[in-house]
Amino acid sequence: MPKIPNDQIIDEMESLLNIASDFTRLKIMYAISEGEVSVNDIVAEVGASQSLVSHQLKVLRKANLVSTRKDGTRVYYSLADDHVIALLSVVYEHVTEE
Amino acid sequence: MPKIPNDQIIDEMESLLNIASDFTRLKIMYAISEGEVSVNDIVAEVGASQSLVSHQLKVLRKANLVSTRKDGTRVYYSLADDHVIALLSVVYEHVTEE
DNA sequence: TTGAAATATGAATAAACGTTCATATAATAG
DNA sequence: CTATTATATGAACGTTTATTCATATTTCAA
Repeated sequence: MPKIPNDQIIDEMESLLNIASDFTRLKIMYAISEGEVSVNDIVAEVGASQSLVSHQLKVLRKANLVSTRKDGTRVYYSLADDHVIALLSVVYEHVTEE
Repeated sequence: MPKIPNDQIIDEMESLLNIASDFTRLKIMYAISEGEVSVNDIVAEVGASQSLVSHQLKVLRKANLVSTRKDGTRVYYSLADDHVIALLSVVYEHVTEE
């Protein structure tokens, strides 16, 4: 770990961490961590209201953390890349180890 | 990545991410990532006001993310453990790779 | 003991954000 | 076409929180 990264990098790091640091969004990310899941199924698994899940999916979408695929009336969400899982893992380790 | 962790774990993950997701605190963590640094030096390196740095150091202290050592009038801060660095690394990678 | 340097704290303000409620849009089945 | 299911969106509310300003506390030097 060398010098402090420049402000733009720090800004982007802050954004990513901000998006990850939410109860509902964390659950959503775990829910779709193994592959495509429809919104309805996410709602069921996460245990939050449909509206809330949809709002938070929008946040994740805007940050390019998730991918979507539409099929009929359903929309299937999945994680956009593996960095997200790596992030969740590191945080999970910190929280559970001690 | 299996099932969604239980609510308490998710809660603690949210807390940790919350604390990490701040411009000033990110800079502070980088500033002390290589070893003990006094508050004054942190202030200089981070480029924020003394008051702000002190307030945010308190947040980091409360979360047990930093250790302190007092010597005379000075207080030296360092990272409490390596999880923090691992977290910063993962986030940095995500932000810079692409 | 006075003064200065280093650090911490409390109050106040403004902005950001999670959640709910109500409603809109889109697609399909009957 | 109508009804229904799946998903998205907008407004409103309350809470949290980052920052600033002023001030307190601690330690040491002169």
